[in-house]
Amino acid sequence: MQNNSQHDTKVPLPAPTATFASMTEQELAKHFPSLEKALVAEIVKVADVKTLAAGELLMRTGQNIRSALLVLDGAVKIYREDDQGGEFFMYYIDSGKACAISLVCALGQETSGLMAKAVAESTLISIPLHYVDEWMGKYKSWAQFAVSSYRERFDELLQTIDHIAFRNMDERLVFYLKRYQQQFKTARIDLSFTEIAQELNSSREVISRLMRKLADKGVVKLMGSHVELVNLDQVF
Amino acid sequence: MQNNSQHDTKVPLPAPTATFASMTEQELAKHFPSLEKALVAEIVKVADVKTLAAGELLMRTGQNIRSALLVLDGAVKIYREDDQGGEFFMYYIDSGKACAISLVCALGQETSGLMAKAVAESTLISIPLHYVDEWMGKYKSWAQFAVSSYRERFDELLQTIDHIAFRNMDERLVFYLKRYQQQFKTARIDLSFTEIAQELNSSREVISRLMRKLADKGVVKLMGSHVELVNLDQVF
DNA sequence: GCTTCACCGTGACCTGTATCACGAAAAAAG
DNA sequence: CTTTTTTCGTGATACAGGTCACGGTGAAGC
Repeated sequence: MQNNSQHDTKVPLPAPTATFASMTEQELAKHFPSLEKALVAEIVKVADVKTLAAGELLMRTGQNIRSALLVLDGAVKIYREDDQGGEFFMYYIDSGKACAISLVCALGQETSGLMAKAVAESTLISIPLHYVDEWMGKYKSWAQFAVSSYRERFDELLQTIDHIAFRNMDERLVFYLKRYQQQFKTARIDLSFTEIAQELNSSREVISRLMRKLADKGVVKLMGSHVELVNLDQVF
Repeated sequence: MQNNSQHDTKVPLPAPTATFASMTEQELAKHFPSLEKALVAEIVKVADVKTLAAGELLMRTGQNIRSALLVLDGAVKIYREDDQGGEFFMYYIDSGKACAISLVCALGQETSGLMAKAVAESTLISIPLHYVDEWMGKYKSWAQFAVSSYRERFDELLQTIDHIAFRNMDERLVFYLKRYQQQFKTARIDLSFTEIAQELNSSREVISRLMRKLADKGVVKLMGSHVELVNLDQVF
């Protein structure tokens, strides 16, 4: 295997191996500066901390949601899966952000149509449903946090829609690489073409050809074992 | 012109011609039964009522949002537009529902990336931004209403994504017709193929061919001046 | 009546992309 | 080192769907 330190763990069933730890108020406040002090204290009191290994699945389509999840550290990838196993990347949630679906499912106890997988080792805060609801009225900073989480996810979904509706594979690939670069703050892509193809619901061959076109234009460098991003902004 | 009583009004600039009226608490409570009495009273006090003609545009990409919008009567179509003028239908908002973006933009005063257009004569309730915020803490039924609005829109977006990502035009067309049927409670489609093609970001010719295939299977009847839906569920 | 205009139908064609079938190369496992 | 696995590159091919060109129809306006 050439690369992909993180995305290859194929977890067949709901990932069970979360470990629990504790957390301090300072730590929390650092990652979620917008939350008021009293709320932070309460979170520390009632929330669980879970640590996930890279590649671990933490939510799957149709699963019931029992708690709201905030990402303390690491990053989680949100994607869709169709009946034939085709994947479709939507967006990342990283430190200081929350899973909007879990926030909103809270009241209704509904199931989600999404998959979530840790893309790096990650620390999550799990908050029992009824607090999510209760805090909406009690803490203004919580309500604002929830609403702005929602808005951010919604916007990202909209962008995703724009791309699949209006753009071709080449543009979508560049967009995907840009997001990856932003997310992981690196110019080095350690994913196989096969994996990229999956995330874009395309095929390895297509990605291969497009990558070569990008390399010809000097946008990326194909290093065999990985891809080096040179200047993504020079196209589109 | 053959049909389309409602979708043809090409409004070149932000539609200005909203009329104002008043509303009663009973009326409001009928359309929004989940809202508590005190809240209904307050809405009546502070909200404007706007009436839109069919085809009138009420929000365009990039526009700032000044108030939250609830649909009292009629229906509003939410869609995306790309730079080349390609449209892309996302979902309808009808009586008793709210525009989630406007609810969530409230706090941040941000702009939206969406277009909204009345598809029938519609009555909207316009609520000044700061109440949206204030009521989140004050009225539990409001917070729940906002959150569930959000969730519903989110789910609809997800469905839309599924379709453009994983399905072909034929399935998407059927899905579009189904939504239309549900929305307008009619088995008669009064849209030109050109219009349908626009909403699906496709082309008239393709819709024409697919429609004939559907007619061959007995799913629809092409009546020349309109399309009759016979049994959409018999496919897919 | 004729003209115009919006819509529909259809065949020809092109393009993007998915798929198949290879073989080469590199990495991991033995 | 040898074998196995994984990845990559690439040509051939297939298909969905977008585009073009054209002609037909029915309604509205003159």
